[in-house]
Amino acid sequence: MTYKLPIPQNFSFQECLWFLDRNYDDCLHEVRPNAVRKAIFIHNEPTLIEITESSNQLIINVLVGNNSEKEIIDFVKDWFDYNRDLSPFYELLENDDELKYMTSEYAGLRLLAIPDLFEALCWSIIGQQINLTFAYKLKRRFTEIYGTKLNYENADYFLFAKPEIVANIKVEDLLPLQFSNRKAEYLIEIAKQFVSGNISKEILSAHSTAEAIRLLVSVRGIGEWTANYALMKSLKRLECVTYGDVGLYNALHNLKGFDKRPSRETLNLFFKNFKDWEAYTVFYLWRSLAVKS
DNA sequence: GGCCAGGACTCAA
DNA sequence: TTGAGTCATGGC
Repeated sequence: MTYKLPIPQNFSFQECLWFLDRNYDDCLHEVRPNAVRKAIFIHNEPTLIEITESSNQLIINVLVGNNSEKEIIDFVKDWFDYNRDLSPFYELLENDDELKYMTSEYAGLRLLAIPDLFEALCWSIIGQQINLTFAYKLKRRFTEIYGTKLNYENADYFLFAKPEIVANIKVEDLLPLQFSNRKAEYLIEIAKQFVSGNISKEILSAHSTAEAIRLLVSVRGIGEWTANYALMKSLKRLECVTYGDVGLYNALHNLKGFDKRPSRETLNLFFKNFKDWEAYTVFYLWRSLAVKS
């Protein structure tokens, strides 16, 4: 089955593809020349889709699994932030001497989402205070054991583990995968919060961003950075700023000459110029850290 | 070998 | 409420 979407204004499939790759080994999607494959649950059925670009259209091929058109289209739109009109953001960028280059250099880059909130939270915890190369390794080891596997043409594709599975893991089980005690504890605790129904995407969606952050931070292992990251990547709360983010600080240091650890005041003053587009600004600043090879 | 990595927790003052 | 110490391990 094949579905098609017209490519909108300020949308670059290639830029998105490049960000999805960034020379990291992400086990939850596979970037190929002019294409990306990803396994997702559609009506709870593992489904493999492949997205390519052709004559100003996104082509979505369902390789294995459930063909439900609406769910698949909705997922792709959510993943690529397809429905967003970026022109207001680009106007803000144009007003910033050091960042205006981004409107052409990164033109059409979309905030690539992590639609699954549980995955977004786990991923941010896995990535806490370690380098990204190692973080992707941890995610792969974890997913290959506790996630769902889908086989297509002799290749394996993985879906992230479900909370019901993770809630029953023991800390000792994760130590051989080189998780620290704390990371293991945090992941299992968050899974339990999902299983018990204390946290879900639906619940957070019903809260303001400030309230959602408060709720998330009350869980052990979720700090301000993680809460903002998850809300930005999963719920598309564009006013979120990943305070404390080393990557963000490095980018601002490089481009704006800010301190390596800028004060909150400095940050807020900067982000005031990007009101309602803070998360996009963070995302583009992350983009600036990666060197195109 | 030393410092850093897309942090969070703990505990003292 | 703020600051220093701790956690843990790979990458460069």
